[in-house]
Amino acid sequence: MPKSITITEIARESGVSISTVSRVLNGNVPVSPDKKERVEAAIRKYNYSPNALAKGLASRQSMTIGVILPDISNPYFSSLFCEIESAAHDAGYSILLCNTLYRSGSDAHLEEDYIQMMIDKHVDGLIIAGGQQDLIHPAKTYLAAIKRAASTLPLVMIGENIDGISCLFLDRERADGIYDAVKYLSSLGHKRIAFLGGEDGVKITASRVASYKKALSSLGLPVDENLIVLTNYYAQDGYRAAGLLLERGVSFTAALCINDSVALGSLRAFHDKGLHIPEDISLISCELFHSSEFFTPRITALDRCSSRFGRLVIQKLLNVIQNQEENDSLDISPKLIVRASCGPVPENN
Amino acid sequence: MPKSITITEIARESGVSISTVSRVLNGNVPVSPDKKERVEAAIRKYNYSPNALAKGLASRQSMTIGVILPDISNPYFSSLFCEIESAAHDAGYSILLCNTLYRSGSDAHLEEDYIQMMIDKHVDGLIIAGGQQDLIHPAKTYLAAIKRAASTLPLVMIGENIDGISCLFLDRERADGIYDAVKYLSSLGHKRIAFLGGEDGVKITASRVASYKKALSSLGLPVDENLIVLTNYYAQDGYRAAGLLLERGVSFTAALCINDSVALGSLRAFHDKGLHIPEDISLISCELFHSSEFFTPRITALDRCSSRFGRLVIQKLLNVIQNQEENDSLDISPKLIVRASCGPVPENN
DNA sequence: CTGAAAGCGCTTACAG
DNA sequence: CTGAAAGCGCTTACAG
Repeated sequence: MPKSITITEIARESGVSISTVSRVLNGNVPVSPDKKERVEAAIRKYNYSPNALAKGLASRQSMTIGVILPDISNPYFSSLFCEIESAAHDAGYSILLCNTLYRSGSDAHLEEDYIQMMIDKHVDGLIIAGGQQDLIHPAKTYLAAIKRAASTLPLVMIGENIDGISCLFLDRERADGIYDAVKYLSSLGHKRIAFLGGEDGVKITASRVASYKKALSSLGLPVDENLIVLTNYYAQDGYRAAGLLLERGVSFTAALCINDSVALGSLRAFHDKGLHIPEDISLISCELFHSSEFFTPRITALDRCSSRFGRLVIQKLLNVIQNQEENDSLDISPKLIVRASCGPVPENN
Repeated sequence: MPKSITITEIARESGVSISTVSRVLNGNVPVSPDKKERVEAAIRKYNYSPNALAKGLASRQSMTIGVILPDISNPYFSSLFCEIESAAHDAGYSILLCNTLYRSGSDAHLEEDYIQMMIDKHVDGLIIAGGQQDLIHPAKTYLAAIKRAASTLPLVMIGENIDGISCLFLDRERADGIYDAVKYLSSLGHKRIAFLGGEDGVKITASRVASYKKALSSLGLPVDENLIVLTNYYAQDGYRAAGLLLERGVSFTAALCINDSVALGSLRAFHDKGLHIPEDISLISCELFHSSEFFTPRITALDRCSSRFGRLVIQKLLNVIQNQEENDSLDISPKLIVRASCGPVPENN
C-alpha cells in the first residue's frame, strides 16, 4: 500500500507551517485568506484527509463511539443500533460495534474483553445494551469491568440501575404495557392466560412476569406457575415454549409472548397441534418488531418505541460527551397495537 | 475523566526503559526474566493496557476492520456481519460498522463519506457489502471512492466484479439455485410462475430474474413480463408486489419470492385476498433467512449459506492483510430446502 | 494571524 | 538482552 500524504506535505506544498494547515483544517482559529486558499488548494490537489489516529491521539478525541450488544441479528438490537449509528454519524462519530454473542452459559466471547478493548481504543463514549447487565446476578468480573469503564469514559448502560456503578442507566422497561395487554385479554373473557418465552434469571423477563402476575391479581384472575414457560427470546424458543406448555396439559385460552419472535414460534407450534389463533387461543406479543404485522394472523402487540428509544440513548450520550444541556424527554410508554390475534374465549371454556 | 496511565509510568515503576516495557508487552523480543517480571508486576498493579490509538499510529496497524453495508436490520446483512465480527474478533481485530441506509433514490447517508471515513481511521481492511456496487449503474463519485479505497487499503467487495477497480470481489450469487426452484415447481405441474420482489436496476435482482427466465425457457415454460413484479427486499415490499400482481389479473399458480421477507409479505397479501398457500398458490423463497421455517405454512426456500459465506469473506480479507496463503475454498452452492409451501397445480388450472 | 516547539503514547531500528 | 533517540501525524499552548 502506498504511503499516504500527511500534513507535512501539505504544509510544504503551500509554503506554510503545519500549525497553519491544522488551523485551516479545523477552522476554529482565523487564518489569512491567501494562506488559507493556498492550503486548501494543496489539500484538493493531493486529496488530503487527516489521519484520524494521529488526530485522536493528539486531541484526545477519537470521534468514535463504542456499542456492545449480544446479538445484532436480534431485531430489537438492530433497530436500536440503526438509530444510534445514524445520529452518531450525523454528529461526526463512527461506531465500533461488538457483538458478544452473549447467552447465559454459552461459549460467547467475553464481554469483559470487549469492554477493555473499547477502553484501549479510547472511544469517546460507550453504550452497552443487553448482556450480563440484564442478569439478576451478573459475574463479579463483569461488574468490575463495567466499573472500570465508567471511571474512564462516558458510559450509558441500557437497563436497570446497578448498585455501586456510577454511569448513566437508561431503562426502557415500563410496567404499564403488560397491564394493558392482560386487561385487554381479560375484557375478552380470558381467565387463564399463559406467559411464553424470555429467560429465567434475566431482569427484563422477571419484570415482565412480575407485571403479568400483578395484572392478573389486580384483575381478579388466577396466577398459576404452570402457565409460565421461560425459554429464550427467539422464534425457536417460542416454538419450544408453546410445545412445553401444551405438554403440561394445563388449560389456557390466551398467551402473552415476550416478543414478536417468540410469538412467531408459538404461532407455529400451536398451528402444528391443530390449534387456531384467535379461535382457540388468543396471542399477544409483549414487544413489537417490524414483522408481526405480516404474520398470519396479524399479532396484537405492545409497541415499545424501540427506535425512538435508540435516539434517546445516543442523544444522552452525546450530551455527556459534549457537556451539553439535557433537552429531551421522550414518551416511550408502551402502546397496545390491536390486530387480529385475540378473540373472545372459546365457548367450551 | 481521569488521565489514564501510560507506558512511561510503567517503565518508571519497574525501573526499565519504555522500550523494554514495549517488548514485554508485545512479547516478540527476548527480555530478561527479572525485568520481565517487574514490568508485568507494574502492569498488573496499575491495570495498565496500552493506548490502541498510539499503538496504531506508531505501528501502522489499527487492528480495526471496517464494514460498510446498507442495513444491518436486514437479516441477510446481520447474519453476514455476525460471522465477520466473530472471526475478526478471534484474530484480534475490532469492527467499525457503517450502516449507510442506502436505498436507491433515498436520503441515505452518502456511502462515499463513509468510505473516506474508513480511510481516515486507517482501518487495516475494509469490507463493503451491498449499496451502490449492486447497481447496474453506480454513480461516478461512488466508483471514484471505491477506487481510492482500493489503492489505499485491502478491500473486499461482496458482489460482482466492477471493471477498473482492483480489489477482491467475492460474489455469493450462484445461478443454479433458481433453476432448481423453477424445476421443482415445474415438476409439480406449474406453468405460470411469478417473480416477486427485488429491485429494478440492481444486479442481484437482475441476475435472479435472468436465471428465472432462463430456467422457464429451458423447461419449455412461457416467459411473461406481466408475471414479474419488482419492488424491494422487505416484507412490506412482498406485500406490495403480491398485491400488484393480483391487480394485474394475470393468471398464475406459483411464485418465486426474492427472499424470506418478501415471502412473508406475499403470504400475508395472498391470505388477505382469500388465497391459500399451497392449495391455491405455491411459493418459494429464493433466499432463506432464519425465520421462514416458522411461517405458516413453512416456506420452501433456497439456502444460500450466507453465514458460511461471511466466514469466507473475513478469512479472505485476513489473508490479504496478513499476507497469508489462500487455504479455503467453500461450497456455497444454493440448496433447495423443501418445506410446505408448494403443492400440485390446482385442478381448475 | 503565524511558526517553532513540545507533546499525545506508542514502536522500532541502532548501537552497545 | 537493553536504552536512547527518532519517528508515527497530528494539536495546542506560547511567543511574537
